[in-house]
Amino acid sequence: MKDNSVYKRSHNACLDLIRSHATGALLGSEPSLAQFLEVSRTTVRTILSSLAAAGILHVEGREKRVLRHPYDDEYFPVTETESSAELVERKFMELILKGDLKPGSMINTLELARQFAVSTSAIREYLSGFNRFGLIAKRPNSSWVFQGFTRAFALELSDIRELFELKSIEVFAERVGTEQGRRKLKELKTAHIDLLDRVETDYHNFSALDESFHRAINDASQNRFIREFYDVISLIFHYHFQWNKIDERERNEVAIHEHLAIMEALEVGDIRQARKAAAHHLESARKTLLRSIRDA
Amino acid sequence: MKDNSVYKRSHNACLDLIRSHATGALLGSEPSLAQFLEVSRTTVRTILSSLAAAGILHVEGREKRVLRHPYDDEYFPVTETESSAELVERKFMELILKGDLKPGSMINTLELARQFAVSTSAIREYLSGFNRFGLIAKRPNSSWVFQGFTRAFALELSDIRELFELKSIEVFAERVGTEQGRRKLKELKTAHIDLLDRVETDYHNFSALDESFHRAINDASQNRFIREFYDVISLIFHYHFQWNKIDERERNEVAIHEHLAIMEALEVGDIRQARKAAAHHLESARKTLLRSIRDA
DNA sequence: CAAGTGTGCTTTACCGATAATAGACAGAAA
DNA sequence: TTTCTGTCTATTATCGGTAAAGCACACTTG
Repeated sequence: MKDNSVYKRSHNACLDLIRSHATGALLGSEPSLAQFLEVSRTTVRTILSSLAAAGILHVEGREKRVLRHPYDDEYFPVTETESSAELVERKFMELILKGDLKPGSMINTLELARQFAVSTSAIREYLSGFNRFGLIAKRPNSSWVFQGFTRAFALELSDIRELFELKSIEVFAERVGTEQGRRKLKELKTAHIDLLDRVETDYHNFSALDESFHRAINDASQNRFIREFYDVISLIFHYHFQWNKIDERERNEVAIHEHLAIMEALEVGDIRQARKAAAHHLESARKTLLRSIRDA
Repeated sequence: MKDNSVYKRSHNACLDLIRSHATGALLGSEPSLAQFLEVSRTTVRTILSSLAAAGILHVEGREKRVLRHPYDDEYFPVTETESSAELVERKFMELILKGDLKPGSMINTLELARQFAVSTSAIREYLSGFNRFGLIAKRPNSSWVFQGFTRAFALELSDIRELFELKSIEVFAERVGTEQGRRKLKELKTAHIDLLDRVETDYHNFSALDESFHRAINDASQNRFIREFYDVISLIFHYHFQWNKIDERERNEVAIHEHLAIMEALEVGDIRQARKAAAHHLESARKTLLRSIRDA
């Protein structure tokens, strides 16, 4: 059966929304709330009923009036807002990156299902999707094999990344000629300069900025395979650096400067220099990834 | 529940094996049969029992003697040797390539399950794996959307293919320096020349040869992402050209010559020429794919 | 008449169960 | 001592069912 994590997550988001309203204010229509919360009207209506029952909203006809702000204990705990699939992803990545799973070892779906407290179907489905990350392989009618977060993996991943991103940056460079492209570049550059000012304290925010910078470049390629591949990169970096915090501040500061070098070259239309700066940055990224890998 | 298609397929393969033996001959051990048939010993033992019961083999202790050759009607029909997953793949590709599924239309898993006579789980799992082919997209908690086998798709696919294959051919060229590489090249070249001789009648055999040629090149890259991507290419071409037979003989003959041009350049170690020939061949492949797409 | 709501019907996400298949281990044969 | 077989256990592939969530359509309301 399906759990109601979608409802619980949206319920929490809706409580946040209510807190941003004054008591007595009115919420928008059901369709507008549905769009805001990114769920169906059915879910919105379920939430509205429960909020009305809790005395947080007065709901009658089109009127959805805020009666009071919610208490903290009226939020659902975060653990309940996670869908089965999300839980599996999180736990599985932890398993890999904490090194509990040794390269070459078999993955037992039944065992994982027990360990994660989900059904084997959930595990099975996750693994078949995770397959594209190149870290596991399947033998028919038998189990999955974890191939290891190895040096070889990091090299192969980096090779493709460089191939794709150097191609993408060419297209991105052309885009800078357009009004939209120039605006995007300016926006990214400003964000970088801002972060650089507060780098001493906010260096951990770089992760999100890094993602949007590279995502912008890769998206310019207009190629679904390149964009999809960046999902792989993104997931690997996201989880990997949650478990490897060494030198985080220095690494991030260096990366910000490298990003800025790329953007400055793009700004003045020096494509040769942009290529060079991008290649240099990707080379650093490769080294960073390799350095954090245990096996030799 | 699981069907016994593995058993049936292996049973058929085993009948073939028996036909290649004289009456009175002995089959190998269970482990050796298991390895040959690529299944577990459990399945081998099931097959042996049934063949003994049918009077085809005499099985006693280590002796597995052929009593008679099987009749044609002792083979399981091919439809029963297909696993649920394979059936779904085949039917789904037909659906796409026959054009029954319009670009932008939603894919109803329940409806497909009924249509293909499998469970929704089978469909669900197939679609989530098929996702990597870039032809469908999913909106959370809602249905998959078919994005269409469009001109854009063909272009994006071809772009990546060229990027990867031109990179791979560099590595392949180095490999030709080794004994193993030279042998592989020679083997492929001979197969091409052979097929060229009988091209008038056997042109449809090119498909398999094409696959092994490109697979050999891509495998040389030693990069799991490149190799995996060739699965996408392979599937697309495999099914696509099953439904588009126009000009097949001419296309294939031209392609054989293009392959030979690449191999001849590699043989004499002219990497520049090999690159050029490969680029030219990939360009033809791109044009062929584009020409066969309906929409403008 | 455009947008919102009420309602009922679809469809998805996920679970638990079961037959097929794989795998492990002890003892037998070569 | 190596390889094979007999037997038992573990694991996978797949199904069918159920609550949650999405969706469509008629009916209101401004």
